Amino acid sequence: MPVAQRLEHVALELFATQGFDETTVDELAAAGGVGRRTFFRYFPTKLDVVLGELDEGLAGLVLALGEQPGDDPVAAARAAFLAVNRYADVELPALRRRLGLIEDVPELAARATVRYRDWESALAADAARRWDVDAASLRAQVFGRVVVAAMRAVFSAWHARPEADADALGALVDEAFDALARGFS
Amino acid sequence: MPVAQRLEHVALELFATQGFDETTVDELAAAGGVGRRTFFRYFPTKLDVVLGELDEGLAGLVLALGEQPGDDPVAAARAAFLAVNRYADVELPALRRRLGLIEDVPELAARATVRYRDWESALAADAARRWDVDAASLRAQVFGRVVVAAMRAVFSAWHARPEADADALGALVDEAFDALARGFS
DNA sequence: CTGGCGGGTGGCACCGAGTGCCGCTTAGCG
DNA sequence: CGCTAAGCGGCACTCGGTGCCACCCGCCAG
Repeated sequence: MPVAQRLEHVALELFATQGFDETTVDELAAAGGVGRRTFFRYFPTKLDVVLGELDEGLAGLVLALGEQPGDDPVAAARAAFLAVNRYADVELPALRRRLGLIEDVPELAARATVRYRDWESALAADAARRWDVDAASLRAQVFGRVVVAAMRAVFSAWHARPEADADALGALVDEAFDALARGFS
Repeated sequence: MPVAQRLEHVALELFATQGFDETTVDELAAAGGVGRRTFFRYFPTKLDVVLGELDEGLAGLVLALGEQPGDDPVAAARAAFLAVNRYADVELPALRRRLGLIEDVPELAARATVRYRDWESALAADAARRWDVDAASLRAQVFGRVVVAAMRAVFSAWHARPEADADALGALVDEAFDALARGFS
């Protein structure tokens, strides 16, 4: 088992039992059988142990967006998100733990939103392309941010339903995109 | 001039000239003529010197939302935001400086989004009331987050236009809410 | 076999944010 | 005049994060 993965696993364990703030980096490093200094070589921040793979999806999202045809950004974004968020049943418990931590450790929530900035930009750029407008235009910018916000709501809602499975996640994604497509009035 | 206000003023000055990260709390305290310990009695965090009054608007927003009639949450939110964000010309430069800092100091952006959680909740609750659905329903939750996301895009866009005035801000708000009302497809 | 080379490691010292504790001043009041 | 209470701020401490450097170990050249 590679060091990074071991550290990540051990860390989520400790966070779950002791709480995030109550667990120091020294403990994490010790539990992972590595020096404190080495810990920071694998994760720039204590926060990033939790968020680590969440944004590995960015590359995937950009790729998936690129593959979508048509001139409707909503449809493209919907398809891309559905494609990217295909989780195997085995992965769901870990996903739940992560979401739980992000949800109720404010610092983590904050850090997560910073990570999402790239997603917002990517979505805005894609929408601008399909609409044939400037990527800096308000409409494109609003679109990018709004889609990410909706996805955060989806994950939050999914996490709140204790026994929702992967299909439920897809259904929520669809529902959210329906709202974005049709508007709220 | 009260201590808090003086500290805030001096801090924005120093942040503008030296940068946020390059300015230590000791400098802020010294520049404000108080002890380091006292600084932390007025602001829980260095970050909060910048964000301070940004979320004083929450109470105002909730109030304004309450005053809006009708069963369309978009219209209500639009009116509430327009009512809350009435800035006098004198306030604009300070607003610009704040927005600039929030925009390009990631830590500040992160902290700001945490503050916005309450706004999201308030908007979701209001929408749920007008639609007569559960406040925890996906539609209401998505609405709350999406509106705040759109407003962030508006402020960002406004900040990006160097000579936009208070009226321009209102116009951007309208444009964003139009998009939310009609949908993106 | 030996001596150099390079990457991963981790100890050490340091910085800055944030906190608890406590002694000091000062204003208000009996 | 003395007592009290509140604001102030120094001091010491914790913890996250960083720069520096010595060390270990596998590798290759001589």
